[in-house]
Amino acid sequence: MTKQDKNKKTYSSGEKAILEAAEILFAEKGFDAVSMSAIAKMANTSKPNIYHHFKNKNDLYMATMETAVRRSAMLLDTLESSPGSPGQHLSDFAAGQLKNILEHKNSTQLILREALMTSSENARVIAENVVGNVFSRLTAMVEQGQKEGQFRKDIDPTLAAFMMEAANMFFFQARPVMKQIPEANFNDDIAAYSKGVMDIIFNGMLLNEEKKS
Amino acid sequence: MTKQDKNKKTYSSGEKAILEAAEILFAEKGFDAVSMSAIAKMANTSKPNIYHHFKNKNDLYMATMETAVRRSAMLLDTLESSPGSPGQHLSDFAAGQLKNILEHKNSTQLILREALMTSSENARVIAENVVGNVFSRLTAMVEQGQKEGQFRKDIDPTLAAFMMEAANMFFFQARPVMKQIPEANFNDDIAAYSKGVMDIIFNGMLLNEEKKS
DNA sequence: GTCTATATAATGATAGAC
DNA sequence: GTCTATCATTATATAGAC
Repeated sequence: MTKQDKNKKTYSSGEKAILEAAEILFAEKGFDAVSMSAIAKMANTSKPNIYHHFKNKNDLYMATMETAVRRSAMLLDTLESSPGSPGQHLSDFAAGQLKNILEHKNSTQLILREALMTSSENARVIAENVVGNVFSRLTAMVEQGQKEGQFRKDIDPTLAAFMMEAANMFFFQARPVMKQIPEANFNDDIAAYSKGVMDIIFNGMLLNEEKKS
Repeated sequence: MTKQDKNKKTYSSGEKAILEAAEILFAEKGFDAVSMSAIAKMANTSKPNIYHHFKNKNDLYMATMETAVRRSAMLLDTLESSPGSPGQHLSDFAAGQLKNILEHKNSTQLILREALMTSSENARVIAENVVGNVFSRLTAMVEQGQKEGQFRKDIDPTLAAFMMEAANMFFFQARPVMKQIPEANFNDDIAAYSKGVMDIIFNGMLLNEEKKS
């Protein structure tokens, strides 16, 4: 089976409706809080029909995860190397990733839920690969910037990468909460948010005369 | 009822055992994935006895949340203003909060779960207050630093505060995943992690000659 | 306060007709 | 492929004895 075939796996229109409903519900409430009846209802079909297409609830969940991961991997590929300095790359990557995250909330939430919460074990392994993948790419970009003399060599590249991922992921996760906090003015303009984050990470908060290095 | 009374609310030893078990299980698996039988088993008692002490499952959940929130509020109070510059305050706060977070994982996870995931609505409101509380304090510290001329005035204080909270919260959440990624070397030394984060936030990643401001 | 036993409803899953 | 009807299990919750 070639690499391309692996990404083909077609679904019938009925299956697609089921998967779509499952993705929304699982992402929203989590595995245990979602009943097969609820999925059937949302997909405008019957419970036995779901069991006709998927072996059991866990099987459906894994299939849902799989499509989410596939979408996430495709999105990551589109963020691949544009021309520019490592710093520019990092900014583009962070902004692009945040945009993608918000454009595919269900996939993101599903993957994050599995990656962060301890639950179904084999689904978690899949989710960890996605998260780890992003993390590796960011780390490599930071290291490249250090090699080229753009970044300080005394910072831990993995830590810098982690901070950027944290800024994006936590922004996504905390969004419902933050919308309730009027003081936070970065909610409505994600481009400005991403720009502000990278400004601090690159230039720091301190005034010039206070900087140490 | 005075403010002190509000924080007293005593529980019998039997109730404490139930609450303790409930906190661990709810934090680990979430509301729907935990059965009353499982809680009873873990608390070494029977299901009807839980119903003797708590009206229903949701009532027990809310009581569990309440104790977690109370603990979190107490911890926040201990982080109050030590002497030093706003920058020093922020560093201390970030380091102290991270330490507390890791010392009370169950409470933290319970609150974060409610605050971040859309679930039981009234529990979410409580959790948001806790998160919002931390956020407000951090924002105030940043503003103070700007007023005193330590920090750049062109950065958004709420954004800077959010980044610090993101670094702490996401560190906690992502810990299971990060432990699987050997490249990340900041896992075992949380003091070093916190120091590294604040170094980047204060001084930035760029080398001196590359800095803009 | 704590238990055994049980009522009641919902869940995951299947049989079998069309 | 899709359904109605149903099974077996487990869940929340309660009655009532001690």
